[in-house]
Amino acid sequence: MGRVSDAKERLMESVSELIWTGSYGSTTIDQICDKAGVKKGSFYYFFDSKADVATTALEADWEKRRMELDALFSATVPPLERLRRYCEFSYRVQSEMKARYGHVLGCPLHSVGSEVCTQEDQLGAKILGILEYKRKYLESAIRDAAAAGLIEAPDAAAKSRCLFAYYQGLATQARIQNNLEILRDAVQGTFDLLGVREPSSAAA
Amino acid sequence: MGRVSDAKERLMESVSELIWTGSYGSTTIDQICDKAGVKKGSFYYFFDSKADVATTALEADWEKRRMELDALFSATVPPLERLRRYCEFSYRVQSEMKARYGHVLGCPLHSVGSEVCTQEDQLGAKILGILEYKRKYLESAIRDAAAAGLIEAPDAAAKSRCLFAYYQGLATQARIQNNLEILRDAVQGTFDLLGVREPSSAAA
DNA sequence: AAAGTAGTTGACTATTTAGTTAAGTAGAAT
DNA sequence: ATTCTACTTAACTAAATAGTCAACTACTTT
Repeated sequence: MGRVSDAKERLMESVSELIWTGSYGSTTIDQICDKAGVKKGSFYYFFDSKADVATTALEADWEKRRMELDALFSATVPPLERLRRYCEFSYRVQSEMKARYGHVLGCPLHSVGSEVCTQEDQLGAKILGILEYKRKYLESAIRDAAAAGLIEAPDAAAKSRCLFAYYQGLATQARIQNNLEILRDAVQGTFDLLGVREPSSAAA
Repeated sequence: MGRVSDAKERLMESVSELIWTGSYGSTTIDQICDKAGVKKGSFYYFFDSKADVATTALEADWEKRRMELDALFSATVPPLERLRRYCEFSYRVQSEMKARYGHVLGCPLHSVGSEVCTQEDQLGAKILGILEYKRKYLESAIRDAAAAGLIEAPDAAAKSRCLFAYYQGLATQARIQNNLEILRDAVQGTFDLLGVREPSSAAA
């Protein structure tokens, strides 16, 4: 079996961080290697290209985050409460990033997706798939909320696309403006967008 | 006065197109020069760097588009009608891009803004400024709509930020998915988000 | 027509970057 | 213990890229 190593994981962590704090295009393989403390020969032992390592890393990050989202969007939680918790969770994550890197970083799926979608087909497709998974959480929360009579939403899929666009816009704006406060509007915006009857109280 | 030239303008057009169809990071000075039919020496005669030409080009593009937006958001047009026209205008622009380049391109301010905001301070600041101008159109339309009793919006600025995030998200998603149909939801989404009373009829 | 100015050119340097390779090393399996 | 395999390394090539410069050209002004 030969010797074992966590170099592959270190490379994936490095590329995630570099892409998130900077951009895909400005991240070089040399940078990735340096940050991971790995020589370039080893990089090419594990990966074919920058697109390859980025794709693999995004997929791995998603698998890690998936559990958290499953918990946040648990069917045992009242549907509107799920959305509220998701907004608060996102705020917390972004706060941490701002504290650690001095900058609000938004969602890497959106920034990288928008950056590479006209050029890196495989990476773009991977991102598209993950984003679609994330939208599903919203869709089922919305459907449950409608079933509970909390909102009017005959087309939950359409509403979820709308809400998803709003979230994406918020995250990107927070990144561009480097301003956490923008994310403070998320809960209110969600409820407005869904036409929740009693806008002040949280959920039912 | 020496000889005159439109090389500077050609360079600005080239960088705009390359950044929009691809990305800021993947665009090189050599590419910009080739597309403009200008030698690199001339490039550096007019500009200091890629960031410089990009900043100048975005500013120029904005000045061109400004007039169109002024007309769309004319105070003589009923406020909700302004928003509807803006959505339809955006759809038309994106259709053209898709026809010309084979890809929905979204809004360069958002994609480039998100890409460079952690690295290129000056370019980031310029983008931020232009985005803020664009938001103002929404804010005043919302304020006018509220004054006319068409919607409930005690805080027009907050509502405009919300709507702006939604638009930005739509544009970015349309780009990532290369799907024009996403933009078809814009009018309905706008009216839902603003809580327009009669959702079917256009405006008043 | 002379002179000055705005813009052009190609050839150049230096650096960064992606990607390769052959030889070596550490740990696991037998 | 040795053999096999997974991984590492340094040194390398080739290409791409940013940026410079001195000589040149075309236009305008006087």
